[in-house]
Amino acid sequence: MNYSEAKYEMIQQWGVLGSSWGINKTEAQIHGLLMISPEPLSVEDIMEELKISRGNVSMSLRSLMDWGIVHKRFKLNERKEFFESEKDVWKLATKVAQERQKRELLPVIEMLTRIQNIKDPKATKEEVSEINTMSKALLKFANQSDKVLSKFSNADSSWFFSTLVKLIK
Amino acid sequence: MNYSEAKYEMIQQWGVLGSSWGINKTEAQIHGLLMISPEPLSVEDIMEELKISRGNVSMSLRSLMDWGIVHKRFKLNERKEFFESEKDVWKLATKVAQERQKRELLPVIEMLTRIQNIKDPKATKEEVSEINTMSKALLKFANQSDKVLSKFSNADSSWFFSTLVKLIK
DNA sequence: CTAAACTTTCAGAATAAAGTGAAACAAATT
DNA sequence: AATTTGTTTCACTTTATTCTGAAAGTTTAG
Repeated sequence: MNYSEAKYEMIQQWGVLGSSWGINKTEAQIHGLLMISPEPLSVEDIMEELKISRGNVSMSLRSLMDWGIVHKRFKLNERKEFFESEKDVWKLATKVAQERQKRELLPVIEMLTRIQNIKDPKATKEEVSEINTMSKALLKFANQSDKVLSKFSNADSSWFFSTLVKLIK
Repeated sequence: MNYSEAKYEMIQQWGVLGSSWGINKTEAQIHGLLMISPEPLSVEDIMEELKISRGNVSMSLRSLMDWGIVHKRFKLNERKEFFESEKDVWKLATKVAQERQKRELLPVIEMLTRIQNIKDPKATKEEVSEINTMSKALLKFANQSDKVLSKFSNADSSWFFSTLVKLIK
């Protein structure tokens, strides 16, 4: 396998992975491209490499910057803006985890908290009992997950990996 | 907040969560509905409750059964089929983790393995070096994640929570 | 200040995903 | 074996998401 085949594979698969993670395909591909690029790339570079429009590249870069995994960079004596990906895999993972925690876990915890301990004479005993039992169990699980994620996000990789080694033995 | 408001909230929020996890909204809502239902429900029950078509309910139930989190159930002296959700939150979480590991992590590991150690005289030294460094780092991380997930999937909840307590202290 | 070079935005077009409903299929009952 | 009851499929419609490209906005240099 030569370099351009490998590059193509990487970008494509990253796109597929992104899709199943709710990140759109093009965004994920741009991220994949930046990740393996030795130099920061300009909007033009990305347009050309992935054959997508200026508007799309611009929007996607903005979104990747919102995720905190792509950064603007200026080169000396160049007006143009360049973009580079976070390359530390640990930092990438924690950034993504942090964002997902914020966007997905917190709203669920908020909802589950709101519906704790329903009492309603109009509903059957079974219905009330079931929703209370489930929402309590789910909330407990969500809170545990939240704590683990917070710990994960703030930890450094060496701590985490040494813990993992113990955990998975 | 009364019972039907809570039920509505739960189903809606579960739908939103599903979407951002790549599970379609309706599927997630059906799962949410089954999760808080004290009795297994029939296709008709679900159609009526969520105002969706027979075809859609049927397809969605099939997919949820593929995930392993919804099961068919027969009631005595009833020809009709009923469906119920797995209600053990721990089992739910491990099933989902298992499926995602299989659908998402394994293909990425496969790809990263294939592109290890690219050599190509036509590409620049920097390009080759960068893709090799990144793919190696990503593969290491993916393999670690795979191990953790396997451990997680096969563990029982009591082991996991006692480990967590230590981990997050 | 004006022009040139570059960047961003956004309305509408294109594409993809989800949902419908009627027809085909299957099973059980008489 | 015919009818009734229930289930599944799939071509088509609807809805949602993504992408384009031209216009507006910025910045820098002369």
